[in-house]
Amino acid sequence: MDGYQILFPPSSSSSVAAAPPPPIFPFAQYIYKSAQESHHAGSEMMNRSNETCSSSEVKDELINLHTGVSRGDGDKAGGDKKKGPLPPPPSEKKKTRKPRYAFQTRSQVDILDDGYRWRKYGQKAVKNNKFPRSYYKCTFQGCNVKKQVQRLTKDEGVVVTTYEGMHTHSLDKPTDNFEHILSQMHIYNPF
DNA sequence: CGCGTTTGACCAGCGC
DNA sequence: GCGCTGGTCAAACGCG
Repeated sequence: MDGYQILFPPSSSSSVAAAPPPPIFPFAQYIYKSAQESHHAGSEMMNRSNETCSSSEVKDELINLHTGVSRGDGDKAGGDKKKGPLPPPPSEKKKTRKPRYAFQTRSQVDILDDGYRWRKYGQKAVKNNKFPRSYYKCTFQGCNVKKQVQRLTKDEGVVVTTYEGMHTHSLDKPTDNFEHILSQMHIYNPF
């Protein structure tokens, strides 16, 4: 469960605002900014999620996100081969997983243009979801950021995006449309 | 020709 | 111990 973090609007605005996350993806700063400046919008979105997605559904998604991080070394950076005879596990590796941030947006397209270049490396059908989950990696050399994109079964207009890791480079493209995306963004609240 | 997507197989963790 | 499930790899393929 550790190593996974969920961005959530500060329902108790005082405490959360003190610890902004690293800008692993361009929205992070905007999320916190908007959440702090108008956290009523956050609760509004939460209410909407309750209505449109029947909160239990969202909870389910969150649970999946939590338990889904099961691979000890999902971080192996392409070191081992899938057919290799189980390489000796580096003693250092335990549960040091990168922080992950999940949020959902309302969008007709799965891939929201966040200014980075992504290469799709997998797609899986996940349980309790008729839409497949897509896996992307940042194509920038040395940047090991991944993201997962999944559409909700209940509301196919909602796309859940999960970022993992931090970008080691600046944006690839201008990001003028952030505000527009943000207007449709709903940050996950696990509680 | 280079880059990105698709797709099937493989691997490892977890629950029963 | 076994089966299920999620996550990743890599070859094949498509497109600009």
